[in-house]
Amino acid sequence: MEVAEKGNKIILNKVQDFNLTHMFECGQCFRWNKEEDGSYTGVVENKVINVEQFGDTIVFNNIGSQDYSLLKSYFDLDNDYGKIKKAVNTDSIMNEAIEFGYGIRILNQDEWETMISFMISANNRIPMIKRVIENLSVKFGEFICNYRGKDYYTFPSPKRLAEASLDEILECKAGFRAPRIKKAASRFLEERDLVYSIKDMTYDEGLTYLKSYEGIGDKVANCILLFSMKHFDTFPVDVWVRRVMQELYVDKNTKDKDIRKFAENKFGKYSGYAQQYLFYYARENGIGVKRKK
DNA sequence: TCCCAGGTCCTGA
DNA sequence: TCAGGACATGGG
Repeated sequence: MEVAEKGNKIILNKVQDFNLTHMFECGQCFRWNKEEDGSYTGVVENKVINVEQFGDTIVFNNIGSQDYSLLKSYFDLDNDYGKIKKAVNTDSIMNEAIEFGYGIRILNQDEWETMISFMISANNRIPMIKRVIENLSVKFGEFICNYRGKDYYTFPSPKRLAEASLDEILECKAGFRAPRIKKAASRFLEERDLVYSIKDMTYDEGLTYLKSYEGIGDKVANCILLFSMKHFDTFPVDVWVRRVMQELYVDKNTKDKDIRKFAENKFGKYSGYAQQYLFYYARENGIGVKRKK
């Protein structure tokens, strides 16, 4: 990979295992949106970043060279996905899933934002999750800038959400998750350092801690661990992963926890990557969905 | 109108 | 331990 800078652009050449659609549409993040020209614009920390892809050349717009370390971390650029694919490519099903979502990378997202985002994901659809997060950001985040005619805001701080009234959070269409969000914000304010140290805890310690929040159960906790706390040995089971696993790997009435254990045993320390390839493959192809005639 | 969504929580056996 | 229902919201 080669890195070049040009004004407010950072250009990467010869990038492997990198595809914008795969990365942004595989359900791990909710603040990236496709522009008419096929590029994606999103918010990372307090920066609005636009990304374009031309084959194995990636162009990051609206960002200076001083922020390359942020990109490197967020897009997991130092990780060798060739090695990961080789490790999880255990059978023909995984082979197909990896070929389908060959450009997936697990983004390194902020813990606080990921906690709230996946609390919102409970019993919700991805477009609605994105809408609620956008509403919260417009209402409680800090204005960053206008980019291509659209205003962008940071993800709300825990302080701002803790101070918000329940009605204000409800106005963002959070529904029954609103009180959970407010409570989580208040608690996070007190335990911020602890949360940011979960990446250094054992998986079990992290899981137990996260599940002690109201609104964080097994699935959401595992997503938070995987997407923001560098615990890649977990295999979150949601409706899509349940379907693809029950269709292709395990008995139809296997429980989520047992599916997770089965997969974690099968894929080991790369379970999280395997889960993302399967999730994207299942959702995009409607695996296990009953078709109407 | 009914069903369901990257679930979680509560209740009653 | 575990099945079953409630929970806001909105799209199909």
